[in-house]
Amino acid sequence: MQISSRFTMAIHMFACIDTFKEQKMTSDFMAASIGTNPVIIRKLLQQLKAAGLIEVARGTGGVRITRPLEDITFLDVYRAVECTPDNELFHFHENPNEKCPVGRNIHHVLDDKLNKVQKTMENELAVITLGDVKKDLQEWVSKQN
Amino acid sequence: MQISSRFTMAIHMFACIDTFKEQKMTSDFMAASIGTNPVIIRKLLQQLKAAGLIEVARGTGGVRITRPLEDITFLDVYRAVECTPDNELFHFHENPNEKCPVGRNIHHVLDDKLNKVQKTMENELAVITLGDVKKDLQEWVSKQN
DNA sequence: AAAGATGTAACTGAAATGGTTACAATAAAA
DNA sequence: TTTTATTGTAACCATTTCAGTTACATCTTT
Repeated sequence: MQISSRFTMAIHMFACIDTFKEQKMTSDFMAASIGTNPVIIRKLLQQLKAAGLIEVARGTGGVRITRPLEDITFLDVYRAVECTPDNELFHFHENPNEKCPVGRNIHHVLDDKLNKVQKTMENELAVITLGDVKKDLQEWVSKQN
Repeated sequence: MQISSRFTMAIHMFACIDTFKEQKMTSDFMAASIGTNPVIIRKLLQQLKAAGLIEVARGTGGVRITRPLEDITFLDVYRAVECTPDNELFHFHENPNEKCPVGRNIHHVLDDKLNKVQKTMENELAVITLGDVKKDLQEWVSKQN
């Protein structure tokens, strides 16, 4: 299965908040930019808030990013919005037969290998920051003027 | 979302085929070891066959692995059984607003970053082989005797 | 109060997952 | 040649997740 579009939507949200920081950022505005429903945005706002990445002004509207963009990694965003059980990337089949020498040991054998793959991916997510997105986005936008 | 358990089931299947290679390996046997239904196994067999990793004897039963285990990587198995659209790990939201400077450029900005993460994960999957699984499995089994 | 937001519950349709039954097709053995 | 064991596959099913939608209570400022 694919990693859900919540992840790219969340990054898009940060890009909006930062790019249009002189104006009040609302769920309606972001929904229009992303091409989805404002309620989807509000749910994502809640997840990002729960992760401590943003603050949301209730009633009045508006979003504040709590850290410099360079200090928010893709992994931070990924963890905030992608909620896999036990943070496990791989879903292990749950009923291997304990009476079979293979079934009894397959978990031991695979666990560290799969964890290593997941760790590698997370490390890669951790070196990319929203600052990189901001920088590249500015380049693309200036190219269009 | 998680990577489906088809992946760990498929690796478990290879481990069975190799471990019990003196006997004829059937979908019933593997289903019992994995703790699932024989039809699930047969569907996986078809996927692994389509990927050229095994040959299945129709009618009589029995599976032959077409290459040395050291030459079959986790990436081979992953690609065989995990069928994401366009082989894309990340699902990008599909309707960013072209009239918005962020919506118009977010794809450009994110695509290579996400591809890099995916590539990193695939490279890691590619360095682990079924030979590694065989070796570690034998260690665990011998420890239990 | 009125206006404009967020927060959230409740629901929907679509897709994927993992499982199950049933049965035709096949190959080998009796 | 019949029987037996097996694969190949279609047709379902329940559950879960995803993304979207409506509706409305709540909150803050005007």
